[in-house]
Amino acid sequence: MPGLDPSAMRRLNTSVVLRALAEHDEPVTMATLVGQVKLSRRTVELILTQLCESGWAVEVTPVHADVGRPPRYFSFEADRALVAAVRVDTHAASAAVSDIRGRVLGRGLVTLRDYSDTDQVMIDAVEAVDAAIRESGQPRDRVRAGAVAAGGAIDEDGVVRRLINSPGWNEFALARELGARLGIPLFADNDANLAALAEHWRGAAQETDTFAWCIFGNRAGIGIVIGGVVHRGFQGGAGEIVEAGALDAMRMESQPFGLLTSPLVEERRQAAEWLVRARAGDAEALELLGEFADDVARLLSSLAWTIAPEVIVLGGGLEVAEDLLLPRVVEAMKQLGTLRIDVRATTIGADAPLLGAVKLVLDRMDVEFFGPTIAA
Amino acid sequence: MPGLDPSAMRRLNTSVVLRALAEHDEPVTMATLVGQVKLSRRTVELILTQLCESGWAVEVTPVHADVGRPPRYFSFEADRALVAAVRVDTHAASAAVSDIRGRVLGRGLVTLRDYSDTDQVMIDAVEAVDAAIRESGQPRDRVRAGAVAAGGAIDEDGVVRRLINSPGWNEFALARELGARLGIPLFADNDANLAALAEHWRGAAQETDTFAWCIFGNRAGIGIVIGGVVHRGFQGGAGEIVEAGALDAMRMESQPFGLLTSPLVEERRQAAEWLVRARAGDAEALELLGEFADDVARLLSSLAWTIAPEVIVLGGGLEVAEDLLLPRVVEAMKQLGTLRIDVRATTIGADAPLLGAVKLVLDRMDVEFFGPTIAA
DNA sequence: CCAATTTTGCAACTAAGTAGCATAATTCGA
DNA sequence: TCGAATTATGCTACTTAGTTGCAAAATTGG
Repeated sequence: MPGLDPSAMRRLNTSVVLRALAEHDEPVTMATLVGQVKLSRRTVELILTQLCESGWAVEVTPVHADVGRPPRYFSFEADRALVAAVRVDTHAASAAVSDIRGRVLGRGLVTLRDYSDTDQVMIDAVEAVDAAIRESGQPRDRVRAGAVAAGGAIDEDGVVRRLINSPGWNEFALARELGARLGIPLFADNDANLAALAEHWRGAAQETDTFAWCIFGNRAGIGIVIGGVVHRGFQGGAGEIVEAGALDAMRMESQPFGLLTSPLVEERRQAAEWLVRARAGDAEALELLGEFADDVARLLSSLAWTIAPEVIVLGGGLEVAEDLLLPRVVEAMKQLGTLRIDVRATTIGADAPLLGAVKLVLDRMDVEFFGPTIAA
Repeated sequence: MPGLDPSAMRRLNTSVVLRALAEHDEPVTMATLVGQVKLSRRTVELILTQLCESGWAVEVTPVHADVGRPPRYFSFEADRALVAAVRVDTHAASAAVSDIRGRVLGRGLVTLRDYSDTDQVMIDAVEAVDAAIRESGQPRDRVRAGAVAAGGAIDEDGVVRRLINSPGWNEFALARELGARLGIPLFADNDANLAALAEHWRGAAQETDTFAWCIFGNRAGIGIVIGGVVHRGFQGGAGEIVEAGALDAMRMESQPFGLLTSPLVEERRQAAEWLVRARAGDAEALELLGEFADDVARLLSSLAWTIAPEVIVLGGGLEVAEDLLLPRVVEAMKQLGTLRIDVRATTIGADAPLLGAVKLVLDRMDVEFFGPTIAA
């Protein structure tokens, strides 16, 4: 609620110019920015000079072949601040280092020695981040913040509140522990939530800001984005279908298509074989597929009447069965009288949770990096 | 994304001062405002002068009994702009006129001649608003905007997308129709959603901004507030339990406690009798109550794993059974292994949807009335 | 090499917030 | 009743930062 004095106005205008500059991948002239921010050229000039001094902008001198005095070109120094993203699943820790614009500069992958030992996992996760930083070729101290995607219900403090079959993870302060080891502020969220965020950012749900991302089968989870923001829910419980008893209905033992989402290559290969049989018209495979689609549709029905997402994105491995699964799920939802929600397959694939972690930390650090903005 | 020039800064500061002024019910001195907004006294003085000239503030001269020169007192002219709220249920149209601070100045109630005839309902609704304006004693042209709470799934354009058993209402452009008749911009939303908003504003859910409000029984619906904002969902479908098939499980025919939520006095009286029997320890009544609580718990379970609200508020008539119902619902949810969500009864009661409509229009008109603010 | 063109750099101006002091309007005690 | 103490006011001088506009600079093209 504080009012603005002239220096606060300058901070706001600096933020506006910096954000305008960051929108361009290529160097831009001052005139372009003036058109965008609706400030006078003089003001933009002064602010750009400051931004160059503080290192957020650099003046570049590209070849120019037009009549008239050549303009000065400026470009956004996107790698002046970097963020780290980590994903931990039951078998590996993967990491990415991204610049402030969201361009991934390096990656790392470490196979977990023991998922149940959180201490060991933290060591492996740090190693994955180190590898990513090495690959990026950037100095380590540029990494200013991070985010981690992991399984289970994760609350706003980054504590794993519930994760079935993994007692060692319960009440584990993931964000704090990993943040301390990396020496940066760290945010944490559920991997399905972050997959959804990634899909909104660069995937199959860019045009809507209220939708759900789902994985069903061997693993199961729902990520929810409402108003462009991940909806975590009380104690991170939103979309935590594993607690619903609803999964029991999915008859996992007899359901080979549930293995589409397995983290194990061998299991996915088995599921893929059933896909081949189904595509060839094999009666048993089609029967099982139909059952699977019915189960998925039933779960999506609950989503439809509670959250009513505009779009539902299927991911986590289900996308390889897109051609067979989508029409059957849509038909089954129709039979159930469910709201006609657009159901799609991911366009990002297995990378979604990690990419979503990048987006999460970029969102959380937005004001830190770019400064304040005007609402409405 | 536009930058700020000095006059934009002044607009922002005017907004800041106006909002600070509006927070006080009693007249305040300049010094108080200066402390709040962190602008110099001179600036506050100039802005207050402008606000007095434009009529948003008035200088008052209260009795003063302190040493020193008496300060000037200013008060916020809350009734310079008014809003209208309407609620339409199957039997009546109720209306309220509120000042910009949310104080209800007048009410109106018109018994519907024919709920199924939307044209007639519009006439009745306008009459209810007229009555409320008359009671308020305010000039009609001060009413600057309005909101209407109605049954069914209502989309962001204020169109009723689906309302079971009422074919005449389907695809009815409620907001546009009623807005045109009242001659003001009008917003519309589902009555359960608006009840939730009211509960967040002045009821049982003030301390949390992510929760659900529920009515189950004869009528049924769930209102969802996420991040302090009503979550409408695709085509207004969020919380539209009537479409879920889940209600079939509630065995309405044999369930007297479902009548707690009836709009008919006589039916509510019947249900109240069963409550008396249950409180007296009658076995049949307790059995039926247990069934009812189990059904409610099952529905709330779906909410728990999808949305995971921090709080669930029961309303719409269920509050009269609070003492009997709440412990049974909580226990049944525990049995289902559901997330431990705080379940409460409404503190607003039957007024909630109408009051929520007031809040909706105040929220939507916030920038219009008070001007822009700084984000983060 | 000069005209045409386009951008730049700077000086003069304006809007709006801040600082601080002399003054006005009270209460209280003698 | 009057003057001292107290507190808020009204105003002037000053600072910050955005705007306007013009002369100069740096190009291309004939």
